[in-house]
Amino acid sequence: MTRAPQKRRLETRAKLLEVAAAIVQKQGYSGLRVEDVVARAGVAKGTLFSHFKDKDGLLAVLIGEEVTRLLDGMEAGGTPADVAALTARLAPHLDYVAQDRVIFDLLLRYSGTTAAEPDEVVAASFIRQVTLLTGWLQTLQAAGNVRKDQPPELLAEGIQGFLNHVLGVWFCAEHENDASPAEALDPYLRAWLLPPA
Amino acid sequence: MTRAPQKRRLETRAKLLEVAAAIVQKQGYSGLRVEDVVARAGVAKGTLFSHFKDKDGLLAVLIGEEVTRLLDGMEAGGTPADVAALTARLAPHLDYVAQDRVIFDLLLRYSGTTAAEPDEVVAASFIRQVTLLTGWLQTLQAAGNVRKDQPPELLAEGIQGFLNHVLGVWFCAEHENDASPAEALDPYLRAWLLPPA
DNA sequence: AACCAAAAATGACCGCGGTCAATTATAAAA
DNA sequence: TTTTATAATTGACCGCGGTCATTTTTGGTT
Repeated sequence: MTRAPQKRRLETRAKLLEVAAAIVQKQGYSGLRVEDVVARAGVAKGTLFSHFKDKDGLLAVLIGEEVTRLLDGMEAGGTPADVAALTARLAPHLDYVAQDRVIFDLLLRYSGTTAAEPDEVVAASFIRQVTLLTGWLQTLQAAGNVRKDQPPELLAEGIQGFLNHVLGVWFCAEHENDASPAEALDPYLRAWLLPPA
Repeated sequence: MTRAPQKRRLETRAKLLEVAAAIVQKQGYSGLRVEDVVARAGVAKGTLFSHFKDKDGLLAVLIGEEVTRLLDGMEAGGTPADVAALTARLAPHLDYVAQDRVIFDLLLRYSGTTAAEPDEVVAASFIRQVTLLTGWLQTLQAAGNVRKDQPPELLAEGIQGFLNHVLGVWFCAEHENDASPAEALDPYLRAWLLPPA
Protein backbone atom coordinates (compact mmCIF):
# COMPACT_ATOMS: atom_id res chain seq x y z
CA MET A 1 0.00 0.00 0.00
CA THR A 2 1.57 3.27 -1.09
CA ARG A 3 1.11 6.26 1.14
CA ALA A 4 -0.15 9.65 0.16
CA PRO A 5 2.67 12.01 -0.88
CA GLN A 6 3.67 14.67 1.61
CA LYS A 7 3.01 18.34 1.06
CA ARG A 8 6.67 19.09 0.38
CA ARG A 9 6.75 16.55 -2.44
CA LEU A 10 3.74 18.05 -4.16
CA GLU A 11 5.30 21.48 -3.94
CA THR A 12 8.56 20.25 -5.41
CA ARG A 13 6.77 18.57 -8.26
CA ALA A 14 4.71 21.67 -8.96
CA LYS A 15 7.84 23.82 -8.92
CA LEU A 16 9.61 21.49 -11.38
CA LEU A 17 6.68 21.57 -13.77
CA GLU A 18 6.33 25.31 -13.45
CA VAL A 19 10.01 25.91 -14.20
CA ALA A 20 10.00 23.40 -17.04
CA ALA A 21 6.96 25.01 -18.60
CA ALA A 22 8.66 28.41 -18.41
CA ILE A 23 11.77 27.11 -20.12
CA VAL A 24 9.72 25.44 -22.86
CA GLN A 25 7.82 28.69 -23.30
CA LYS A 26 11.08 30.54 -23.94
CA GLN A 27 13.27 27.97 -25.67
CA GLY A 28 10.94 25.33 -27.03
CA TYR A 29 10.73 21.67 -26.08
CA SER A 30 14.03 20.77 -27.70
CA GLY A 31 15.73 23.49 -25.69
CA LEU A 32 14.78 21.92 -22.38
CA ARG A 33 17.75 20.63 -20.39
CA VAL A 34 17.39 18.76 -17.13
CA GLU A 35 20.26 20.65 -15.52
CA ASP A 36 18.56 23.95 -16.25
CA VAL A 37 15.30 22.78 -14.77
CA VAL A 38 16.78 21.62 -11.50
CA ALA A 39 19.02 24.67 -11.24
CA ARG A 40 16.13 27.09 -11.67
CA ALA A 41 13.92 25.02 -9.41
CA GLY A 42 16.61 25.05 -6.71
CA VAL A 43 16.62 21.30 -6.45
CA ALA A 44 19.13 18.48 -6.93
CA LYS A 45 19.19 16.52 -10.13
CA GLY A 46 18.23 13.28 -8.47
CA THR A 47 15.05 14.87 -7.22
CA LEU A 48 13.75 15.39 -10.72
CA PHE A 49 14.27 11.74 -11.52
CA SER A 50 12.44 10.67 -8.39
CA HIS A 51 9.44 12.61 -9.66
CA PHE A 52 9.65 11.64 -13.33
CA LYS A 53 10.97 8.43 -14.82
CA ASP A 54 13.21 10.32 -17.20
CA LYS A 55 13.32 13.52 -19.21
CA ASP A 56 10.58 12.20 -21.46
CA GLY A 57 8.43 11.56 -18.43
CA LEU A 58 8.60 15.24 -17.58
CA LEU A 59 7.94 16.27 -21.16
CA ALA A 60 5.05 13.85 -21.34
CA VAL A 61 3.26 15.71 -18.57
CA LEU A 62 3.75 19.08 -20.24
CA ILE A 63 2.81 17.82 -23.67
CA GLY A 64 -0.05 15.79 -22.30
CA GLU A 65 -1.56 18.87 -20.72
CA GLU A 66 -1.29 20.76 -23.98
CA VAL A 67 -2.81 17.93 -25.97
CA THR A 68 -5.65 17.71 -23.48
CA ARG A 69 -6.30 21.40 -24.02
CA LEU A 70 -6.31 20.88 -27.79
CA LEU A 71 -8.72 17.99 -27.44
CA ASP A 72 -11.04 20.20 -25.42
CA GLY A 73 -11.01 22.60 -28.34
CA MET A 74 -11.61 19.83 -30.84
CA GLU A 75 -14.51 18.51 -28.86
CA ALA A 76 -16.07 21.88 -28.24
CA GLY A 77 -17.78 22.36 -31.60
CA GLY A 78 -19.65 19.07 -31.58
CA THR A 79 -19.56 16.64 -34.46
CA PRO A 80 -18.20 18.18 -37.67
CA ALA A 81 -20.63 18.25 -40.57
CA ASP A 82 -18.49 16.46 -43.12
CA VAL A 83 -15.00 15.19 -43.89
CA ALA A 84 -13.69 18.64 -44.75
CA ALA A 85 -14.88 19.98 -41.42
CA LEU A 86 -13.32 17.02 -39.65
CA THR A 87 -9.99 17.69 -41.33
CA ALA A 88 -10.18 21.31 -40.31
CA ARG A 89 -10.88 20.29 -36.75
CA LEU A 90 -7.63 18.35 -36.69
CA ALA A 91 -5.52 21.29 -37.87
CA PRO A 92 -4.71 22.81 -34.45
CA HIS A 93 -3.39 19.49 -33.19
CA LEU A 94 -1.35 19.09 -36.33
CA ASP A 95 0.06 22.58 -36.06
CA TYR A 96 1.01 22.02 -32.45
CA VAL A 97 2.88 18.81 -33.11
CA ALA A 98 4.50 20.22 -36.25
CA GLN A 99 6.20 22.94 -34.24
CA ASP A 100 8.79 20.63 -32.68
CA ARG A 101 10.05 17.16 -33.51
CA VAL A 102 10.35 16.40 -29.80
CA ILE A 103 6.57 16.50 -29.49
CA PHE A 104 6.18 14.21 -32.47
CA ASP A 105 8.69 11.68 -31.19
CA LEU A 106 7.17 11.60 -27.76
CA LEU A 107 3.60 11.24 -28.97
CA LEU A 108 4.62 8.51 -31.36
CA ARG A 109 6.12 6.57 -28.50
CA TYR A 110 2.71 6.42 -26.87
CA SER A 111 0.59 6.40 -29.99
CA GLY A 112 -0.44 2.78 -29.78
CA THR A 113 -1.52 2.78 -26.19
CA THR A 114 -4.85 1.05 -26.25
CA ALA A 115 -6.52 1.56 -22.90
CA ALA A 116 -3.63 0.02 -20.99
CA GLU A 117 -2.06 2.42 -18.47
CA PRO A 118 -4.57 5.18 -17.81
CA ASP A 119 -2.34 6.94 -15.27
CA GLU A 120 -0.25 8.36 -18.07
CA VAL A 121 -1.47 11.73 -19.32
CA VAL A 122 -0.38 11.19 -22.90
CA ALA A 123 -1.82 7.70 -23.05
CA ALA A 124 -5.11 9.01 -21.79
CA SER A 125 -5.12 11.67 -24.50
CA PHE A 126 -4.69 9.07 -27.19
CA ILE A 127 -7.54 6.99 -25.97
CA ARG A 128 -9.67 10.08 -25.77
CA GLN A 129 -8.75 11.13 -29.30
CA VAL A 130 -9.62 7.75 -30.75
CA THR A 131 -12.86 7.67 -28.82
CA LEU A 132 -13.77 11.14 -29.99
CA LEU A 133 -12.97 10.37 -33.62
CA THR A 134 -14.85 7.09 -33.47
CA GLY A 135 -17.96 8.88 -32.21
CA TRP A 136 -17.78 11.48 -34.94
CA LEU A 137 -17.29 8.89 -37.61
CA GLN A 138 -20.28 6.94 -36.41
CA THR A 139 -22.44 10.02 -36.74
CA LEU A 140 -20.99 10.87 -40.12
CA GLN A 141 -21.58 7.33 -41.32
CA ALA A 142 -25.21 7.55 -40.27
CA ALA A 143 -25.51 10.83 -42.16
CA GLY A 144 -24.01 9.20 -45.24
CA ASN A 145 -20.98 11.51 -45.28
CA VAL A 146 -18.47 8.77 -44.56
CA ARG A 147 -18.06 5.30 -46.00
CA LYS A 148 -20.02 2.66 -44.14
CA ASP A 149 -18.12 -0.44 -45.19
CA GLN A 150 -15.59 -0.21 -42.36
CA PRO A 151 -16.02 0.01 -38.59
CA PRO A 152 -15.52 3.51 -37.21
CA GLU A 153 -12.72 2.30 -34.92
CA LEU A 154 -10.62 1.23 -37.88
CA LEU A 155 -11.29 4.49 -39.65
CA ALA A 156 -10.34 6.42 -36.51
CA GLU A 157 -7.05 4.61 -36.08
CA GLY A 158 -6.35 5.07 -39.74
CA ILE A 159 -6.76 8.79 -39.28
CA GLN A 160 -4.15 8.71 -36.55
CA GLY A 161 -1.90 6.85 -38.92
CA PHE A 162 -2.29 9.54 -41.54
CA LEU A 163 -1.70 12.26 -38.97
CA ASN A 164 1.62 10.67 -38.10
CA HIS A 165 2.49 10.03 -41.71
CA VAL A 166 1.95 13.62 -42.69
CA LEU A 167 3.96 14.81 -39.71
CA GLY A 168 6.77 12.41 -40.47
CA VAL A 169 7.04 13.78 -43.96
CA TRP A 170 6.82 17.29 -42.60
CA PHE A 171 9.85 16.83 -40.39
CA CYS A 172 11.90 15.39 -43.24
CA ALA A 173 11.42 18.32 -45.57
CA GLU A 174 12.90 21.76 -45.14
CA HIS A 175 9.46 23.30 -45.62
CA GLU A 176 10.49 26.58 -47.17
CA ASN A 177 7.41 26.95 -49.32
CA ASP A 178 5.85 23.64 -48.41
CA ALA A 179 2.25 22.79 -47.83
CA SER A 180 1.29 22.81 -44.16
CA PRO A 181 0.69 19.41 -42.55
CA ALA A 182 -3.02 20.13 -42.47
CA GLU A 183 -3.08 20.71 -46.22
CA ALA A 184 -1.12 17.55 -46.81
CA LEU A 185 -3.58 15.61 -44.69
CA ASP A 186 -6.60 16.53 -46.78
CA PRO A 187 -6.17 14.18 -49.76
CA TYR A 188 -5.52 11.23 -47.48
CA LEU A 189 -8.60 11.77 -45.39
CA ARG A 190 -10.76 12.30 -48.46
CA ALA A 191 -9.54 9.05 -49.96
CA TRP A 192 -9.82 7.25 -46.64
CA LEU A 193 -13.21 8.45 -45.48
CA LEU A 194 -15.40 9.56 -48.33
CA PRO A 195 -17.99 7.11 -49.61
CA PRO A 196 -17.51 5.98 -53.22
CA ALA A 197 -19.04 8.52 -55.58
CA MET B 1 36.81 20.13 -56.05
CA THR B 2 36.98 17.26 -53.62
CA ARG B 3 39.71 14.68 -54.13
CA ALA B 4 39.26 10.96 -54.31
CA PRO B 5 39.66 9.30 -50.90
CA GLN B 6 42.92 7.54 -50.25
CA LYS B 7 43.19 3.79 -49.96
CA ARG B 8 43.72 3.90 -46.22
CA ARG B 9 40.48 5.80 -45.75
CA LEU B 10 38.45 3.26 -47.66
CA GLU B 11 39.99 0.47 -45.61
CA THR B 12 39.18 2.24 -42.36
CA ARG B 13 35.61 2.79 -43.42
CA ALA B 14 35.22 -0.80 -44.46
CA LYS B 15 36.71 -1.98 -41.17
CA LEU B 16 34.31 0.21 -39.19
CA LEU B 17 31.32 -1.11 -41.09
CA GLU B 18 32.50 -4.68 -40.77
CA VAL B 19 32.97 -4.41 -37.02
CA ALA B 20 29.67 -2.58 -36.58
CA ALA B 21 27.83 -5.23 -38.55
CA ALA B 22 29.37 -7.95 -36.40
CA ILE B 23 28.30 -6.20 -33.21
CA VAL B 24 24.78 -5.71 -34.52
CA GLN B 25 24.70 -9.35 -35.48
CA LYS B 26 25.50 -10.34 -31.91
CA GLN B 27 23.82 -7.66 -29.82
CA GLY B 28 21.24 -6.07 -32.05
CA TYR B 29 21.06 -2.49 -33.27
CA SER B 30 20.23 -1.06 -29.86
CA GLY B 31 23.30 -2.78 -28.41
CA LEU B 32 25.67 -0.92 -30.68
CA ARG B 33 27.98 1.46 -28.86
CA VAL B 34 30.38 3.77 -30.63
CA GLU B 35 33.16 3.07 -28.14
CA ASP B 36 32.90 -0.65 -28.83
CA VAL B 37 33.06 -0.13 -32.56
CA VAL B 38 36.18 1.99 -32.49
CA ALA B 39 37.86 -0.25 -29.91
CA ARG B 40 37.31 -3.38 -31.96
CA ALA B 41 38.23 -1.60 -35.15
CA GLY B 42 41.47 -0.40 -33.57
CA VAL B 43 40.72 3.21 -34.37
CA ALA B 44 40.21 6.44 -32.42
CA LYS B 45 36.73 7.71 -31.70
CA GLY B 46 37.14 10.83 -33.77
CA THR B 47 37.89 8.72 -36.80
CA LEU B 48 34.43 7.21 -36.74
CA PHE B 49 32.86 10.63 -36.74
CA SER B 50 34.97 11.73 -39.66
CA HIS B 51 33.48 8.86 -41.65
CA PHE B 52 29.89 9.16 -40.43
CA LYS B 53 28.01 12.24 -39.36
CA ASP B 54 26.92 10.61 -36.14
CA LYS B 55 25.97 7.22 -34.73
CA ASP B 56 22.77 7.31 -36.78
CA GLY B 57 24.81 7.90 -39.90
CA LEU B 58 26.63 4.65 -39.30
CA LEU B 59 23.41 2.81 -38.52
CA ALA B 60 21.80 4.28 -41.61
CA VAL B 61 24.37 2.59 -43.81
CA LEU B 62 23.87 -0.78 -42.15
CA ILE B 63 20.10 -0.52 -42.13
CA GLY B 64 20.03 0.91 -45.62
CA GLU B 65 21.92 -2.10 -46.93
CA GLU B 66 19.49 -4.45 -45.24
CA VAL B 67 16.47 -2.58 -46.54
CA THR B 68 17.93 -2.65 -50.01
CA ARG B 69 18.26 -6.41 -49.72
CA LEU B 70 14.65 -6.65 -48.60
CA LEU B 71 13.55 -4.52 -51.51
CA ASP B 72 15.36 -6.82 -53.88
CA GLY B 73 13.33 -9.64 -52.42
CA MET B 74 10.11 -7.70 -52.69
CA GLU B 75 10.79 -6.83 -56.26
CA ALA B 76 11.83 -10.31 -57.27
CA GLY B 77 8.38 -11.86 -57.60
CA GLY B 78 7.00 -9.30 -60.00
CA THR B 79 3.72 -7.53 -59.44
CA PRO B 80 1.55 -9.24 -56.83
CA ALA B 81 -1.76 -10.53 -58.11
CA ASP B 82 -4.02 -8.78 -55.64
CA VAL B 83 -4.13 -6.80 -52.41
CA ALA B 84 -3.64 -9.86 -50.23
CA ALA B 85 -0.51 -10.80 -52.16
CA LEU B 86 0.74 -7.25 -51.90
CA THR B 87 0.27 -7.31 -48.14
CA ALA B 88 2.15 -10.58 -47.92
CA ARG B 89 4.98 -9.09 -49.96
CA LEU B 90 5.38 -6.38 -47.34
CA ALA B 91 5.66 -8.81 -44.44
CA PRO B 92 9.44 -9.35 -44.52
CA HIS B 93 10.07 -5.64 -44.38
CA LEU B 94 7.62 -5.31 -41.52
CA ASP B 95 9.21 -8.18 -39.62
CA TYR B 96 12.63 -6.69 -40.05
CA VAL B 97 11.68 -3.27 -38.75
CA ALA B 98 9.61 -4.78 -35.94
CA GLN B 99 12.64 -6.49 -34.50
CA ASP B 100 14.17 -3.31 -33.09
CA ARG B 101 12.82 0.13 -32.33
CA VAL B 102 16.11 1.65 -33.42
CA ILE B 103 15.39 0.61 -36.98
CA PHE B 104 11.92 2.07 -36.83
CA ASP B 105 13.10 5.38 -35.43
CA LEU B 106 15.85 5.71 -37.97
CA LEU B 107 13.66 4.88 -40.93
CA LEU B 108 11.00 7.24 -39.74
CA ARG B 109 13.51 10.04 -39.68
CA TYR B 110 14.07 9.59 -43.40
CA SER B 111 10.58 8.43 -44.34
CA GLY B 112 9.53 11.62 -46.04
CA THR B 113 12.54 12.05 -48.23
CA THR B 114 11.13 12.84 -51.63
CA ALA B 115 13.90 12.52 -54.15
CA ALA B 116 16.05 15.11 -52.45
CA GLU B 117 19.44 13.75 -51.31
CA PRO B 118 20.11 10.60 -53.31
CA ASP B 119 23.52 10.04 -51.75
CA GLU B 120 21.89 8.70 -48.63
CA VAL B 121 21.31 4.95 -48.68
CA VAL B 122 18.16 5.03 -46.62
CA ALA B 123 16.69 7.91 -48.56
CA ALA B 124 17.30 6.04 -51.77
CA SER B 125 15.52 3.01 -50.37
CA PHE B 126 12.46 5.03 -49.59
CA ILE B 127 12.23 6.47 -53.02
CA ARG B 128 12.67 3.02 -54.45
CA GLN B 129 9.94 1.59 -52.25
CA VAL B 130 7.46 4.25 -53.23
CA THR B 131 8.33 3.83 -56.86
CA LEU B 132 7.94 0.10 -56.65
CA LEU B 133 4.60 0.32 -54.87
CA THR B 134 3.35 2.92 -57.29
CA GLY B 135 4.13 0.65 -60.21
CA TRP B 136 2.37 -2.29 -58.65
CA LEU B 137 -0.66 -0.23 -57.81
CA GLN B 138 -0.90 1.03 -61.36
CA THR B 139 -0.97 -2.52 -62.64
CA LEU B 140 -3.46 -3.60 -60.01
CA GLN B 141 -5.67 -0.66 -60.87
CA ALA B 142 -5.64 -1.64 -64.50
CA ALA B 143 -6.59 -5.18 -63.52
CA GLY B 144 -9.48 -3.86 -61.46
CA ASN B 145 -8.05 -5.21 -58.20
CA VAL B 146 -7.43 -1.82 -56.64
CA ARG B 147 -9.60 1.27 -56.46
CA LYS B 148 -9.12 3.60 -59.41
CA ASP B 149 -10.43 6.83 -57.93
CA GLN B 150 -7.06 7.85 -56.48
CA PRO B 151 -3.64 8.29 -58.07
CA PRO B 152 -1.27 5.39 -57.38
CA GLU B 153 1.27 7.71 -55.79
CA LEU B 154 -1.18 8.72 -53.08
CA LEU B 155 -2.11 5.12 -52.48
CA ALA B 156 1.57 4.17 -52.26
CA GLU B 157 2.37 6.84 -49.72
CA GLY B 158 -0.70 5.89 -47.77
CA ILE B 159 0.63 2.35 -47.56
CA GLN B 160 3.85 3.68 -46.08
CA GLY B 161 1.76 5.57 -43.58
CA PHE B 162 -0.03 2.41 -42.56
CA LEU B 163 3.24 0.52 -42.31
CA ASN B 164 4.52 3.09 -39.87
CA HIS B 165 1.25 3.22 -38.00
CA VAL B 166 1.18 -0.51 -37.47
CA LEU B 167 4.79 -0.51 -36.36
CA GLY B 168 4.22 2.38 -34.00
CA VAL B 169 1.43 0.48 -32.33
CA TRP B 170 3.57 -2.64 -32.28
CA PHE B 171 6.31 -0.92 -30.31
CA CYS B 172 3.85 0.43 -27.78
CA ALA B 173 2.37 -2.92 -26.86
CA GLU B 174 4.12 -5.68 -24.94
CA HIS B 175 3.14 -8.18 -27.65
CA GLU B 176 2.87 -11.28 -25.54
CA ASN B 177 0.14 -12.88 -27.59
CA ASP B 178 -0.31 -10.01 -29.99
CA ALA B 179 -1.02 -10.10 -33.67
CA SER B 180 2.10 -9.64 -35.78
CA PRO B 181 2.51 -6.28 -37.52
CA ALA B 182 1.78 -7.97 -40.83
CA GLU B 183 -1.54 -9.25 -39.55
CA ALA B 184 -2.40 -5.86 -38.15
CA LEU B 185 -1.65 -4.27 -41.50
CA ASP B 186 -4.14 -6.35 -43.42
CA PRO B 187 -7.42 -4.63 -42.50
CA TYR B 188 -5.93 -1.22 -43.23
CA LEU B 189 -4.70 -2.14 -46.67
CA ARG B 190 -7.98 -3.83 -47.54
CA ALA B 191 -9.91 -0.74 -46.54
CA TRP B 192 -7.40 1.55 -48.26
CA LEU B 193 -6.94 -0.25 -51.55
CA LEU B 194 -9.88 -2.46 -52.41
CA PRO B 195 -12.42 -1.09 -54.84
CA PRO B 196 -15.92 -0.62 -53.43
CA ALA B 197 -17.82 -3.89 -53.56
C1' DA C 1 66.27 11.29 -51.11
C1' DA C 2 64.44 15.30 -49.05
C1' DC C 3 60.44 18.25 -48.82
C1' DC C 4 55.73 19.70 -48.31
C1' DA C 5 50.67 20.51 -48.48
C1' DA C 6 46.57 18.03 -48.05
C1' DA C 7 44.32 13.97 -46.00
C1' DA C 8 43.62 11.04 -42.28
C1' DA C 9 43.70 9.79 -37.69
C1' DT C 10 44.18 10.88 -32.79
C1' DG C 11 42.55 11.21 -27.92
C1' DA C 12 41.77 14.47 -24.26
C1' DC C 13 37.83 16.83 -23.41
C1' DC C 14 32.87 18.27 -23.08
C1' DG C 15 27.66 18.12 -22.50
C1' DC C 16 24.00 16.02 -20.74
C1' DG C 17 20.89 12.36 -19.21
C1' DG C 18 20.54 9.22 -15.64
C1' DT C 19 21.97 6.45 -10.95
C1' DC C 20 22.30 5.44 -6.12
C1' DA C 21 24.35 5.14 -1.48
C1' DA C 22 24.21 8.51 1.89
C1' DT C 23 21.86 12.30 4.27
C1' DT C 24 18.04 15.10 5.96
C1' DA C 25 13.17 16.21 6.81
C1' DT C 26 8.65 14.60 8.29
C1' DA C 27 5.01 12.82 10.95
C1' DA C 28 3.28 9.36 13.77
C1' DA C 29 4.18 6.35 17.99
C1' DA C 30 6.01 5.84 22.67
C1' DT D 1 9.45 15.38 24.22
C1' DT D 2 12.22 11.78 22.49
C1' DT D 3 12.29 8.03 19.37
C1' DT D 4 11.86 5.96 15.04
C1' DA D 5 10.43 4.37 10.49
C1' DT D 6 10.06 6.03 6.05
C1' DA D 7 9.51 9.68 2.69
C1' DA D 8 12.15 13.02 0.33
C1' DT D 9 16.20 14.99 -1.23
C1' DT D 10 21.06 15.23 -2.23
C1' DG D 11 25.23 15.46 -5.32
C1' DA D 12 29.27 12.93 -6.63
C1' DC D 13 29.61 9.81 -10.11
C1' DC D 14 28.93 7.18 -14.51
C1' DG D 15 28.03 6.06 -19.54
C1' DC D 16 28.09 7.43 -23.87
C1' DG D 17 27.70 10.33 -27.97
C1' DG D 18 30.09 13.91 -30.11
C1' DT D 19 34.07 17.80 -30.88
C1' DC D 20 38.38 19.73 -32.34
C1' DA D 21 43.18 21.36 -31.94
C1' DT D 22 47.06 18.61 -32.67
C1' DT D 23 49.85 14.96 -34.75
C1' DT D 24 50.88 11.46 -38.14
C1' DT D 25 50.57 9.54 -42.81
C1' DT D 26 50.37 9.88 -47.59
C1' DG D 27 51.51 10.81 -52.36
C1' DG D 28 53.09 14.00 -55.38
C1' DT D 29 57.10 17.53 -56.44
C1' DT D 30 61.76 19.20 -56.74
